[in-house]
Amino acid sequence: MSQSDTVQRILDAAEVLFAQKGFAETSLRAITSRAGVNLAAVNYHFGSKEALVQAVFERYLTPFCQALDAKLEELERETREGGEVPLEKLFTVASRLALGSHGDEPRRAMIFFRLSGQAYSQPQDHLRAWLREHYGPVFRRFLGLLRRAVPDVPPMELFWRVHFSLGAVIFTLSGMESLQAISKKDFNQSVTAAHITQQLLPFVVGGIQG
Amino acid sequence: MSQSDTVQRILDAAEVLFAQKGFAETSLRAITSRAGVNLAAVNYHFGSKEALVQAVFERYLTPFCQALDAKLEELERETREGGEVPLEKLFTVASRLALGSHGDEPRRAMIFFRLSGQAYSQPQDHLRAWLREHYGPVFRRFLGLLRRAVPDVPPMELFWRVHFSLGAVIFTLSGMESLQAISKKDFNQSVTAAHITQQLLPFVVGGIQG
DNA sequence: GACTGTCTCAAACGCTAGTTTAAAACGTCT
DNA sequence: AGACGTTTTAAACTAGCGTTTGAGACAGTC
Repeated sequence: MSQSDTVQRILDAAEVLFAQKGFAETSLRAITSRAGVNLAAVNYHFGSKEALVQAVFERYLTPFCQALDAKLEELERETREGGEVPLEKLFTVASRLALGSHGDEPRRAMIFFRLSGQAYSQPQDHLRAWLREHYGPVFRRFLGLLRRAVPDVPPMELFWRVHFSLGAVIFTLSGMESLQAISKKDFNQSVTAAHITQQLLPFVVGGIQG
Repeated sequence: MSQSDTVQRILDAAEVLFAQKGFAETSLRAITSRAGVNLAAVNYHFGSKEALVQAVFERYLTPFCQALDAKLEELERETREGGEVPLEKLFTVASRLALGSHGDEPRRAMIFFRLSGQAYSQPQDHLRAWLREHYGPVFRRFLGLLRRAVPDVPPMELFWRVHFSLGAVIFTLSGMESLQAISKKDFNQSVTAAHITQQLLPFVVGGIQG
């Protein structure tokens, strides 16, 4: 078993368990047991549990942010040559990247959104600061394009509406398992992440425009 | 010190600390210390920490649900005599009750929304089931009135959009302290709960209508 | 084949958690 | 005043946590 193997197995296990039970409620023993590695491996490879939490986010966030940033830059270039980026397109791009920029099934995206929700609702200050540091620039770039897409919405209101949208997305995808159960019972229809984002798009667009 | 006094002090302290740090991260020792009561008091009066969590929700939820249910029934009666309840009115009523049905400052409402967010993003299954049991009927009543307010939106899509709205509300009010900091820095303007709900209304209405 | 650095492992450490206990204090009623 | 049910108290208990340790296993190098 090579080093990277152990590291990856820990990250895989931690990702799932953190999303399932939260950070505080997930013990290192549960993680290492699921990963099939020794308990001490986490502290050896990551230094601490806190650092492991950060590493889980980093592994997911870095490729997503890079992909989104590149795509947004491309859109900016197109816009500079005249024309505008419609609201729908902006959100379609972002959601497609969030769901598909990792090669594997969109299940990982769901896990990550659940993680994001926990990161926001829990008081992991170090994590929140770290996230803002990484989210920050690409988020601002997104906001800039958005502003041009809906020039009639005042910046202040737009700022809030973007956060409302973020809340709708994270909250919904966070509680998807339970919502799936309700939806199946009430409407006899199962739900996929792709299906939800499809439903989300008109809601977010309508909400942003006010 | 009478019994109810100790119970109330524990509930007060738990409410604040749970909202601040989450359920798992808040120890009984922190709660009882803040409440100025003995450590064993929680297990004596509530039985367990889990039961305490439930009691905190119950104390807030029961008056709110009763008030909302009564108000919705009143609106239903009016509707039956002809006329319709506009979308804005429904959400205005709900938000006003959530913020003000407890006599004291809306700070408690914020605390409760933070609690709700944690309840949803954390895997307190017992809590989630209990919440659905209490939220359920009044939620369905609300949904019924909503359906008549926007008859052109298919029930399935309406169901999802209501959850999106719920997400926007809970997520935003959950992370208000941090959002306040950003908003203050970027727009040099402080934020109150009332101010946020005022911003929320057009977003939710626009989103529901799609 | 010993040496060296990287990694694994079982065991233990110190600590904090929720809960339990048994005695003390309190209030109330006869 | 004394007896009784209720509540408070300090202390202990068990369990689980994150972390550390030191010995061992496994490479690659000379």
